[in-house]
Amino acid sequence: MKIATWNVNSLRARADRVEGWLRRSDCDVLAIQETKCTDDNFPWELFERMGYEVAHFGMNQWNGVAIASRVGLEGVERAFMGQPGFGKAGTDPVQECRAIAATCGGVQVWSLYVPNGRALNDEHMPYKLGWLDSLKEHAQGIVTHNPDTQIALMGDWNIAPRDEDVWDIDLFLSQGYTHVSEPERAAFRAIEAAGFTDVVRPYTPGPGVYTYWDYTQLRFPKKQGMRIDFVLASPALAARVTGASIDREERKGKGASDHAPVLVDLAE
DNA sequence: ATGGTCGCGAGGCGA
Repeated sequence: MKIATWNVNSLRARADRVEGWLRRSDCDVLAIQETKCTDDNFPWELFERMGYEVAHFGMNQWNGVAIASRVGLEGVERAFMGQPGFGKAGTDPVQECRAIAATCGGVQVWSLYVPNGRALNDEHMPYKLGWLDSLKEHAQGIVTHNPDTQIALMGDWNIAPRDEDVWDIDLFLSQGYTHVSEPERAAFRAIEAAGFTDVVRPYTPGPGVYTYWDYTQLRFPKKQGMRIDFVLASPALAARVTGASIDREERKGKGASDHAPVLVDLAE
């Protein structure tokens, strides 16, 4: 079985790309982020045509997450327990479409689009950190209750956990950029400490290995990227992993998403 | 070529 995660940066703009990728990737389960659409204009027929069931959580042109599967799609959950919404100080929080889960082929798959903190002193930063803490609590609760549960927390985490995960750490730190700050990294480490492992890194060692390249400044041809898309596996799932890869080819050419698909191979 | 992006949705925001 093969599972993957991909921030497509608009599913409608990327429909042909996604269909072509599904055709040649031999992927059984795909977690999608940034569909940027509603259920009304979601390309349902694309997945039907390709033989995938699909569940979507999207309400407007922002965010939006989906899971496509050809090995079953059961128990769909939209948002996780305790998932905070965003609201500026003094206003009511609004739930955003950033998490969807389903059980596919015996694996509880989560498609996650972690909030972008925007800036270290922006109101979105505590939102991001609280969001990650709630996710940790929820995921930890599942594996504590049943250690045999196979869980894949996968998506765009908007965090570069280690210095080598950005193309110029000195620039990021000196400019006070997000994604590399200690609180963000601590939130990521807390999820690892809860029992979830980055199962891709052992098969895609760095430095210089990334999953995202900004559209501006010719970042991709200059190999100036960031590693911010991850598959974090519970112990029972991690034990099944036999390989992983980052499909850097998919970032090439006209009409590419700014993120590459990340794939994980599972035994049997 | 000494600059250089997309997508959404119709001006500016978000990444």
